[in-house]
Amino acid sequence: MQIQSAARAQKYENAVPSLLSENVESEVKLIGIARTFTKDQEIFGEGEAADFVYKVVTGAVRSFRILADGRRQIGDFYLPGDVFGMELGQQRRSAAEAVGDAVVIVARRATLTADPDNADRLWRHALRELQRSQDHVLTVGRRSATERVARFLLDLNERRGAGVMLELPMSRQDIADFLGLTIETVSRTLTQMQLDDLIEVSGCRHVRLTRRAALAELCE
Amino acid sequence: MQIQSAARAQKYENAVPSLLSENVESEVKLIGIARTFTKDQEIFGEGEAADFVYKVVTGAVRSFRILADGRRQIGDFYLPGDVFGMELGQQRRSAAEAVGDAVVIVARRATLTADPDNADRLWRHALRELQRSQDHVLTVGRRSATERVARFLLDLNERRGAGVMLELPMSRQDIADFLGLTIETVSRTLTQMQLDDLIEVSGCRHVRLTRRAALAELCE
DNA sequence: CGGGCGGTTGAGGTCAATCAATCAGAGTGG
DNA sequence: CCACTCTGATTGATTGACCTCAACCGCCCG
Repeated sequence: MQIQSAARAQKYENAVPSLLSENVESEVKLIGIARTFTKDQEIFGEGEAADFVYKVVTGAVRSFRILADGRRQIGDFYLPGDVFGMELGQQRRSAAEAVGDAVVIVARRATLTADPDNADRLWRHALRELQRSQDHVLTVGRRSATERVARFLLDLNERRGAGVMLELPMSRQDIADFLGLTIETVSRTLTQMQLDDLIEVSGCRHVRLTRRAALAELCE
Repeated sequence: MQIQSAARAQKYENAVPSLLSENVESEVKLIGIARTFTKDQEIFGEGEAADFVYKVVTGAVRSFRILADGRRQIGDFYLPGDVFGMELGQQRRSAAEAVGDAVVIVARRATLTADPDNADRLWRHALRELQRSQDHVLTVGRRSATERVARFLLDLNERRGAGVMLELPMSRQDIADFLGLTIETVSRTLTQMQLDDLIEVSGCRHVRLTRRAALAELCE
């Protein structure tokens, strides 16, 4: 890892609180170094030592695993305020990359777990990630392509706070690898949603959820 | 929940240690009441209060969620030694049922989290569940039916310790709903594996992994 | 022996994948 | 400013893996 090269960066203390502020009490306070990653830059790789924990300040991060033949599954996207990179063991079980340019706070894992107060927050955070992962299993295991895409858009919309306008930080390929689909299927599904007046797409990175309720009905 | 009705049951202290004894240090010590559930009996339902944590003594347990139209996704199976039922919030986000007859230790969640020592173990346990869930996302999102079934058999085989002989506590429907397949596909896949001399099936609940290495190659 | 449940097998259909071509937008250089 | 390229997205045609529907089997139990 190239953490050392971030020595020049300034210090942050919980610079950007999560947008989901109902959960303030379980907010992880990361004290560490801010580091900037460029688009597609590796934050950590599978199998590396898991000595650091991260928190997104700006941009987005994807965690993923790749099979020998190249198939990729994105476990989750992390948005500003999200913590990622906590592991049970000493090794990374998945890799992480910046989706676009991203600023991330880096903290020593040992420092965090030493403070029991922070340890408790990390624990709650792990359970929240578990929830998301379990939701994702249901989505990928039992939902149709349309339902998966609808769910993805609504989830992103909720997490970004915000109104009906939605900016997608990630490519179609990223979305496909997140939802267990192909890029073509994602594309087709989005155009179909446009034809059904569920969304408006402008420039492939901007989606307007014109009929959010109808979209929600698609995936119960 | 029908926990109260278990008052007659005797007390256990960590009656059955996990078979995966490399992780002894993170072993959750549950002190609680042993309760017997019969086949398909509900242990807890979605939306109920999450006041208890459980540990399997004998038998097997499935946790699952069901969509409005009946599609079911099994999140995981819990085998003797496994802890389940820990939640972030106050409500159950999934249901749990006994796969066959099962004995389970029931402990008050509040009691467990009060002891910081136990809290730490629970935390590690949550991360282990997270690992399993993330593995499952990869399996269900990106692997073929054959790869999924192979993975399921090998995983079960590892967890039960044991040699090449494997007893399946769950039905084909359970396996299908776990792997995101249909019962027919699971059945076909198993017979194909038999034809390929990868496994021997006797009586639909007993599988012999005759060529485990070849089976492992199927899913990398 | 018969009935029932769970599992297997078969035939046909469907949804998403694959293969392939085209298109749109962002840079790049002349 | 306009070709040119390159990358990512869209669209179309076809294939294929898995699902659906349906029949059958086999084991268990009365």
